[in-house]
Amino acid sequence: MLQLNYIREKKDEAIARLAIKNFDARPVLEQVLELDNDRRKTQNELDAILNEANTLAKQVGELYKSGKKAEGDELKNKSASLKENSKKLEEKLAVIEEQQHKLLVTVPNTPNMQVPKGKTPEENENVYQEGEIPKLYDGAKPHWELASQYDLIDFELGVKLTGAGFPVYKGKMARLQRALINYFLDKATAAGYLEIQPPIMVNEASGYATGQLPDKEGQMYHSTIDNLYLIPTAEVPITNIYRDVIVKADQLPIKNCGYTPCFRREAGSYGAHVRGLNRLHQFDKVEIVQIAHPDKSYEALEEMRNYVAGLLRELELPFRILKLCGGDMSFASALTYDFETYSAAQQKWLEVSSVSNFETFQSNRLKLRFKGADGKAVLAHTLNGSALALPRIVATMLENNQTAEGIRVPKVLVPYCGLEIIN
RNA sequence: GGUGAGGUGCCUGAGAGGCCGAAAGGACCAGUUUGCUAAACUGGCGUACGGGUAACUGUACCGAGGGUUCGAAUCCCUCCCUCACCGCCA
Repeated sequence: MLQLNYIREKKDEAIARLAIKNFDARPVLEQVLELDNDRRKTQNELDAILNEANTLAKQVGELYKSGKKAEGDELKNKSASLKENSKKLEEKLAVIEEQQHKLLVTVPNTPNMQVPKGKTPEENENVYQEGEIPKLYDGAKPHWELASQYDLIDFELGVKLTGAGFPVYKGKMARLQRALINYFLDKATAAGYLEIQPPIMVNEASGYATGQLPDKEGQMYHSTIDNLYLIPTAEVPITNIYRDVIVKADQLPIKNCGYTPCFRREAGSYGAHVRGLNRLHQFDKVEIVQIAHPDKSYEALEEMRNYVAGLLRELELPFRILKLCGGDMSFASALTYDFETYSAAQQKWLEVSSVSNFETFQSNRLKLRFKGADGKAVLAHTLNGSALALPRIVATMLENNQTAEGIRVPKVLVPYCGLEIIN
């Protein structure tokens, strides 16, 4: 959610930035400001009346105390009409605030000015590419065929147990998954991220603070009996650690990481293009989160970008980094880098990570602040990124590393799983 | 699931209709002093939204929402949550 002060002080800048996301902000923001004038006027009136009522109540008390009952009673009558008025104004104020809030939550985050214009994923800016796209031998297969050939992943069994999108990993594959998780966590810890094992169900307040609720309600699994939600990403519980928190400035940047399973209903996205591991209802992911000083958040973003690039390099996967264009960015992001690995067998790029700076968009809802130099509470910047999500890493790895003899395990993972080849 | 207790500022914790934005202690910040892996003393120290160039000032907030009252942290109602014990249990 954008800050009111920002809209008030820099309306034109906000409009210009939002135009990059192809969002015509002028009408909404002007309406917000109009309501804001109304809100201030109403609050002024209300405050004046309440002030009078408070003064009156004090006088009544003193009169009673000194035995002047008649005079006290007289003042009492006066306060009745004040009360009526204040009630009306309170209601009016509540309505205005609600309208304003409703408008504000429809406005996406203002993208950073360096975000490229554009509407479709094709207009994302390819900012970096690394690694060699492997030439596969004749008869190379997509990962879902490899998975059944070596009995690694059983999609049908998952259907039996739960439903489509809940694969069962078996034997060496289960071990490889475990290895990846440990490898990612070890790397993150070494890079200064504090490992967190959060709950994988969250309450409504948490869902609201990171923006999954109320809009994206249908994308989360919901345990209605307890009113808890299965998390779509560790970002939700980990970021919510800092909900309603004022941290000390010298604690910044705060760096947390966590492994969790992630659950996404992905309603309405069934189809041929989501075969195999490409899109699942349950998957594993290690997430990195940073809470940064506003002056340092873009440095932090670059650091995270380099960090993720390092992981892919060590895993020997060809990858590219895209700076998302305005039209392809998420609602909450100010700048996003997507990482894609190239799957030689599917002959396409697969998104494996998304690293974003949210600036104050999340912290405004979270009320996540730090004490500035002047002792005032200032909203911190939040950032997060996948480091990494497993399924598409596994898919690319299986496909790119396949040989006639089996699937080669990247060197860095050998100590983690004790396997050099899967066959 | 049963029974009981309780939710107050960064933390501990008092307050039981007006003198309460809230005692006291701790933590924290600034200063003084003695000195040195620290102590003592003095002062400061909540958040949000308004008004004012500013000093300053108004209003709201003691889990949330209603109500009673001239006046509510304090009384009443509803909801949420936490803790303890018992039951069940990885």
